Amino acid sequence: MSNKNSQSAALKPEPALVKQSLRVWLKMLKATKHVEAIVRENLRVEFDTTLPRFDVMAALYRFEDGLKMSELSSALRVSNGNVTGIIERLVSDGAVLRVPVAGDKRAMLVRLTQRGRDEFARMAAAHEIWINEIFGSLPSDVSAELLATLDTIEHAQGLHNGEEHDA
Amino acid sequence: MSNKNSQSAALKPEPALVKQSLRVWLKMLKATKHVEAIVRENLRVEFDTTLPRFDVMAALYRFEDGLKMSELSSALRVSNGNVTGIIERLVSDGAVLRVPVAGDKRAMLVRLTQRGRDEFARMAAAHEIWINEIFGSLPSDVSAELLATLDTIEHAQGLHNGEEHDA
DNA sequence: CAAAATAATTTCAAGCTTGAAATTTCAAGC
DNA sequence: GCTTGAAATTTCAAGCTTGAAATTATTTTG
Repeated sequence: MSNKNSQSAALKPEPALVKQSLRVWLKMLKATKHVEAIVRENLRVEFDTTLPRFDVMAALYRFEDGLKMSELSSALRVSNGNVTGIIERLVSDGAVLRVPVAGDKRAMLVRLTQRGRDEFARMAAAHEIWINEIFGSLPSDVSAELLATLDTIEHAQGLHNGEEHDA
Repeated sequence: MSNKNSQSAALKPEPALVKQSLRVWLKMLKATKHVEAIVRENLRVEFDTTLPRFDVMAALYRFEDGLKMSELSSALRVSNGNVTGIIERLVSDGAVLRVPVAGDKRAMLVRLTQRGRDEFARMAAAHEIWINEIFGSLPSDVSAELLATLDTIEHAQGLHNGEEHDA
């Protein structure tokens, strides 16, 4: 199994470093949950919506021509059935439209209605402000290093079977 | 409202910096979800359990004398009703015990059974290894800087009402 | 072309999560 | 001793999430 990192299970890493890894991970989790909670709360109070809905709308906003359900679920990295439910609610709220795909009766194209686009544009503007209130005070060299470190983490291994990556 | 940061909504921040904030946040979210997914999957495959159960057990492991439901939910920063359900399942699995609190018929003390402690000890050991496989390759100065940056983020404001902090 | 494999989606059961409402118990104040 | 308010917990409805099974449509292949 993968052994290319300087610390892998087989190499008996320093206990102190293991503890440091754990500390970093727990802090990262805590900080992320903190920000997420703020975003959720703000979305709820100011727009009466949820983070999953926001995420779906963000993806559809970006792909103006719409996405198939399967594309949507793989873009968001959530399960198929999950997307079905969220889209169902967005459709009944009039924010999303389902369009059959010409030539494939199985597939469905999903896209924002004009109302959905307008709604998302307002939410996205507010969202940028919230995020900037939290991250905006980081000096740009610090945030650059953070970005780089997160990138390393995102591409680190860890699954005990095989694991796939995206581009 | 708070205006002590170099970037707040009222100050019309540089668009480029706003975008950078957003980039950092999205990357942070993605990296965290990546690690979380690995932990979830490993917990599921190797121990047939879930992350919320693991989190509850971790808290109870640390407080050997047990915690009240309210203490548990505030330690984990999740809602009361949430903890009720998870504890219910852990009790029926024999990992957790509910003990009435002497002198207060409302409160319940919750603590791990011996079996729960043993089970958690095994899971925690594996968990440390998984985390180390991901974070262990970060040079210690990088992880120190990461820790510090995350700390800054965790204490940044962002809620549009008042917001509370812990020690 | 029929059969078998593959693909796109939905359905389903189980569990997680929240905020709000309901319950039960405790603590003061009168 | 009541009554009122606060505290600890559970219940509840709604929504999110997953992995697996089921459904329907397409494609491949014998």
